[in-house]
Amino acid sequence: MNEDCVIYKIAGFIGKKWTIPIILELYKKKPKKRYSEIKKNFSGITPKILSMRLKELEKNGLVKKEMDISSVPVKCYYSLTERGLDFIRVINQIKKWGLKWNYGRCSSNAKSCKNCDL
Amino acid sequence: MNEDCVIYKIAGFIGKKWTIPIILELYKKKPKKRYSEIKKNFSGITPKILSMRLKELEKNGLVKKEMDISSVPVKCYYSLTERGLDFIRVINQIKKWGLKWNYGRCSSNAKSCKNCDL
DNA sequence: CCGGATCCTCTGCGATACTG
DNA sequence: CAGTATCGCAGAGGATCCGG
Repeated sequence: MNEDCVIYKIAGFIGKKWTIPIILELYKKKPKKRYSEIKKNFSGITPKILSMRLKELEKNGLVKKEMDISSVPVKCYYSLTERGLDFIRVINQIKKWGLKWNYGRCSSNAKSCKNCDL
Repeated sequence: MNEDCVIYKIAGFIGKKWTIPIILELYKKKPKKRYSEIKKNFSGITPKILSMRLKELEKNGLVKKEMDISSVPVKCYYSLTERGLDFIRVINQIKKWGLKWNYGRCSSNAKSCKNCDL
């Protein structure tokens, strides 16, 4: 198996817990969100995991971090890059496949499903 | 986070090691492959993991298992279902995104990359 | 307020040996 | 041949405390 393979690498980070919810959270409504805003929109995520995922996504070029040092405390804003926005299309493809084959289900109540609410 | 969510569930099994290579292995050339055929085409996979993955894929309806009891020893054939074949399209979408944004690279030598050799 | 650092648990994966 | 059983490790993820 080739570790450098595109597909393998992408599949690797997609599968990590919270990655997709975070991407979609940054896609919805406000384009820029602060760390605490993201955090409060997820029940159960720990600061460490959120930090890790944001860092991974930043490293992979899907998320951009901007800091506002003018104020105290420093405010950190996270948003999707162009690359990250384009990834939404991929997520939609996955979703379409899932719905087509009745794999799992989309929550009937959109508000309760942060993933499917595209 | 909604555990039943389509996207989350799919992302969950995509990300598991060997899942995608196995799907693609069953896609290439011979449509039906025996357990040992799959195994020998991957260096490094253990029988336990291969069993687990095949069972997961079967449970998710992407892979179909057929047994030939007429002969001894029993021969087990694995192949993609219609649903599984349709999933190849999703994998291709992921690949396209990756190549478009130069995320990782496709192995220059196709023989060494079981993933990208679509 | 935004995280970093630590500690701990749990499971995914691998190696090896064994069985119907 | 087609798996299962057992063991062990490393890394992911969670809980909690700490610092700029």
